[in-house]
Amino acid sequence: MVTIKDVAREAKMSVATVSRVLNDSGPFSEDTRQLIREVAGRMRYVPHSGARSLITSKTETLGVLLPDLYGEFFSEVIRGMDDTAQKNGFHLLISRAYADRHGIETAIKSMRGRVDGVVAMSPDLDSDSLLNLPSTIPVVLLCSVARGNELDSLTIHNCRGAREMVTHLVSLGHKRIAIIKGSPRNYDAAERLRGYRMALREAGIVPEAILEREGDFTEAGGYSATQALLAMNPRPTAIFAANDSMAIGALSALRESAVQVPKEMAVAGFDDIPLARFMDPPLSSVHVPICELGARAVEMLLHGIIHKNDHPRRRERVSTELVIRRSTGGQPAERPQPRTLNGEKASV
Amino acid sequence: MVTIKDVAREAKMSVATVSRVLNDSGPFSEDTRQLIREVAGRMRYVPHSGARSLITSKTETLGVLLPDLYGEFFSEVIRGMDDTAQKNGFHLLISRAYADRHGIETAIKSMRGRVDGVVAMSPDLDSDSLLNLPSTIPVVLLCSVARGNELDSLTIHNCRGAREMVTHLVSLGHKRIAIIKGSPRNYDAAERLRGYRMALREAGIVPEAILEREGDFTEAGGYSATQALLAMNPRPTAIFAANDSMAIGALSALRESAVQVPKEMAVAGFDDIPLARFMDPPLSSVHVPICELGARAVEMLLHGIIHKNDHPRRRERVSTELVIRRSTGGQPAERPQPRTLNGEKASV
DNA sequence: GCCCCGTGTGTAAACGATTACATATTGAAG
DNA sequence: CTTCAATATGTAATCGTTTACACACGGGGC
Repeated sequence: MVTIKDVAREAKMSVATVSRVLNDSGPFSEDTRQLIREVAGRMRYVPHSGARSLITSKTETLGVLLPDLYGEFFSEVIRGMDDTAQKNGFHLLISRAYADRHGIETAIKSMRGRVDGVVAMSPDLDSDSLLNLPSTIPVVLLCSVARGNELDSLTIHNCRGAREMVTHLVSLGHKRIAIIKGSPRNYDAAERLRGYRMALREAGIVPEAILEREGDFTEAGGYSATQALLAMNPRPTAIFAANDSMAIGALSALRESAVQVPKEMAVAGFDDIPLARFMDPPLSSVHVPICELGARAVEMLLHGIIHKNDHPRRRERVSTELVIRRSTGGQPAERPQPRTLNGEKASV
Repeated sequence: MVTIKDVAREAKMSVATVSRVLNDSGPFSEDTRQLIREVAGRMRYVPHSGARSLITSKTETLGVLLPDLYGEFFSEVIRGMDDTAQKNGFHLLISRAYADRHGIETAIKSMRGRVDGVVAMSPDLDSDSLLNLPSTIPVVLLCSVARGNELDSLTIHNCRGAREMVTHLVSLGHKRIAIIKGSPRNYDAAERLRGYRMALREAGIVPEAILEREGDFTEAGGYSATQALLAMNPRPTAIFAANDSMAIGALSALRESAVQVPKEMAVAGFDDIPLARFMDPPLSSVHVPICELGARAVEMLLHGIIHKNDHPRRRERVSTELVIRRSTGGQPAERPQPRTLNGEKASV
């Protein structure tokens, strides 16, 4: 591999001058500039980022810790992150971490010297364990919050979104509304459940434990939870699934049992993944601007990096939006599109 | 940040000894070992990987170049990569690159000194441009091939898979079989088209241009291509979509036009994404072991790294498997399961 | 008592860049 | 002609590690 020394030797200049020209820092003559650029180009010199970051103590890389890479959700989040990262000249170092404390600590440690900051997404973790990290690098918590205000965090407006959807179901006349929950250890799932209950109570309906079925955010989980619900007597008249994958599983189970949607059973999901509107019937859902979630997390992290982690901590939330399609009946719009949320402000 | 020097000073030892103990290399006394480990632990010392990799010239990081992070496909690929990478103590540096030559070259350059090798996935690119890279680091091409044998490459058995599916459709009696193609610049898409034509010719059917509609691998693309097909007279009796997303769009369009599947129109996809069997009717598809694709790519790359890029180049393909569900009719198995691949339980 | 060897430790040179500081060269002002 | 400043370049320290080499010490074989 050709180094800066090689270029210097070839150009009969010192490494300092070469460095100055290539970084366009400090003074140099026009002749020198041309010479060095020509030589560097000819020798196909590429600076060694590792060496550079050692002396500048900037890696221009962001660490991303994910609980598990599953489904469209994560690829969208990553896309949003990569977009903003690249716009700011940063790379993404991605790592799946075991959700336990040891795993996440090990992961962050192994990133020391490789990254300037970390976005940690670990909804399953009680995120306190992140607090006594030995690191002084900025950390942004995604989809979970630290107990105090010690870390920046970005979450979805889960509770409000769920509440809006359930309120909508209530407004359509439903009284027995079931929910397919996610894991209780999952922050998003817990918040969505909270919104569901809140909406019911606001409508004067007492939440019943038997209408709250546990799923695991997969289609299969939604499928079997729905089978259980169908075995009930009386049946619920509406199912609110804590994410779209489970709602899709629910649709599949209902179809198999020849239960008509939305006539006999309304179904709603959460996330509004692109597929939702191609379901049969098109699935009502709570739209989450996933891509922007990732983008915003990176923005927050970059802010922390610029201020050397010495900035007031923020706790932000991105807003959701109700998307009503045919699976909930009511207003049978012909082919409803999710509204564009590109420029949406992530209101706190 | 505490460095090895700080530890050395605190333990009243030289940095060399500290390094030896911490890496368990070279000789040291038991007393020294305990002392240094204690001090390092107490001071929460974490080695600076950047500095280490500068001297060892190993980064233990793999670069991953992706065309665009979209859909479940990519998150699965990344998961497979991360799994194998982590098992071997490697990290993943992920970057979305513009598919043009300049973009991919810039991306690889900017990774110099950060990674030990690169997996480049750029099906849209004529991958020759990768050949005259200034880098001597190992590169594995994913879902595309280099013209010569200069680079390792890993692809899907696209042609064979498509051919099998179309042959199956033929065996069900279909004569007018349409295809919804992907972009002609996409390697996978081109190969799948080739398989489609091959199967038709083998069956004595002459491929017709009018039955080959262009899509873009999205649901929306499949949707509108299908509308065009429905306007034809006579209509085709079967649609083979070059990926599942487009097949799902097709199902959606057929439903809207009240065309019964599979009775009036058989539909098949490619990829067998998890959702496929939750469609209505469950979608026949060509199963691709996506996760393993990523895993295998990383294995190949690691092999190249171990042998310092001085190894015979390989060109591998991962096999697909036909998964027949109800959307193609024929053998209406009650609840057809995909055969178990990578231990997947098809428990619905 | 001498030599040799193994064991434990320290010194210092890398790795490939950036950059503070010193130095050389110029031109202009006095 | 001297002086000063501006400009261009070089020298060398530095970042945080690893590791080749040197060195000190002690014990065993002769």
